Amino acid sequence: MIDRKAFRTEFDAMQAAVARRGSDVVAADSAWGRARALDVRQRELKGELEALQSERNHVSKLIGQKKSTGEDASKEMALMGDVSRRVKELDGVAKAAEAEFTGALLEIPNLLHASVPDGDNEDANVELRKWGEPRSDGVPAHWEIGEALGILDFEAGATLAGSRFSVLRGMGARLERALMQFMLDLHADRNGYEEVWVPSIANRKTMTGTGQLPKFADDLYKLEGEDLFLIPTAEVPVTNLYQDQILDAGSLPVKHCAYTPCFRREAGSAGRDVRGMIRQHQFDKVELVQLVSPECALDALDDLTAHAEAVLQALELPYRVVALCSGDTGFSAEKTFDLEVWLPSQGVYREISSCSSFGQFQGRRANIRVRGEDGKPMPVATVNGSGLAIGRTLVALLENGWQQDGSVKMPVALQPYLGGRAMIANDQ
RNA sequence: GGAGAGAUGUCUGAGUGGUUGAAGGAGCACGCCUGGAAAGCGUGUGUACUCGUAAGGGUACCGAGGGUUCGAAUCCCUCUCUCUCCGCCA
Repeated sequence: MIDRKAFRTEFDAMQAAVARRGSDVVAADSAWGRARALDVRQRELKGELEALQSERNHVSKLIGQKKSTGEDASKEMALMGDVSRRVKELDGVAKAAEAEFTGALLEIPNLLHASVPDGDNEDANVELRKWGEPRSDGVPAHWEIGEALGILDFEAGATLAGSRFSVLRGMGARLERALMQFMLDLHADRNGYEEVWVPSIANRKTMTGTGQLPKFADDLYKLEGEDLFLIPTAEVPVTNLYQDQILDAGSLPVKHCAYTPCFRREAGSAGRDVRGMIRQHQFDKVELVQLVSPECALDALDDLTAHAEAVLQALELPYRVVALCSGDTGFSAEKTFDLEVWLPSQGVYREISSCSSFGQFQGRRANIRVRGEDGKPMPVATVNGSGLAIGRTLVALLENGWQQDGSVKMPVALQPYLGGRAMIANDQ
């Protein structure tokens, strides 16, 4: 959520910043436009209400005093009956206006960081660096490799749940589990993240805290008859571990890594990546989350991005780092780096990790604060990123490790997690 | 799922419907005392919104939401969560 006070006092500057995401974002009928109209009215109503409440409190005290000394207070009591009625009326109106205003604010995207490059879509993203040697020597698609090895079964996934679900068998399942362990160990032992294990279901407040709700309900699976949702990323439960808390400045940075399954309806992705494991309704991911002091957010983003890159390097997967442009940066993020892994069968780099700084946007929504040097609490800054998406990592390993005989070479770092195996082949 | 108990500030723990932001204690901060410390003494110590250049006002908040009342932490209703016992279960 953007800062309420700044919304009023620095309106023009904020509007310009928000408009970088597209002019429709600040249109009159947008959340931005509604919030502006509602802000004034909301405060007028509140002022009126508070004046009435003040009067009520004063006279009620007076009545108490008079009664305790045995004086007659019937005149005051009659007067207050009327004031009370008006308070009740106004209270309803003022609360509704306030709720409407907050509702609009919750649908306004984060302000972009000044360093985010301008652009309408992913074509304008800026490549920052590359690592590794991409191969392009006729590697088949991962689904062909995996099905030939008997470790990927998309038909079974479709039978059990529908399209965009898959089943892993044998070394496929083992590889998924190995990646999860490997990544968690790396982040917990070497990069200083405390591992947490959290629920894969979250309530509405939690989903609102990190920005998935109210605006993106269509992307979420909701449990029937309950106000609960399947999480689309571990960012949701892990960040909200601290909702409504005031943290000690000395306890920052808070760093957590977590494995969770992730569930996404992929409502707007019909027809995209329909084959294979790239885009699934359920996938596994190890997530990195940091809570930091606001002035450290961008440094923390670099730090966290490096931790995600370390996974790709350890797995010997060629990748590049891309800075997302203004039109491609997500709703809650102020700045995002995508890590894209090389997929030789497609001859392209595909997103395998997204690392974002949210500034104080999520801190405000989830009411996570830190006590500053002046002793005053302020919203904490959050940074998170995939470290990494496991399904896509498995895909990248199959393709990049593929050999002419159909077997797949495993990187050295992963072999201990695979019972010492150096490759996956048909006879296993 | 059934029965019961509970939810108050950083913590602990009081609170009879009337000047309660909320006793007492602990903690924390500052000061006094001390060669230094402990103890002791004194003072202070919530969050949010809002008005104001400021000093300083105002309002809300005792799990959440409603209700009764001139006035609710206190009475009533609903919900959530926690604990205990029973049932069920990996």
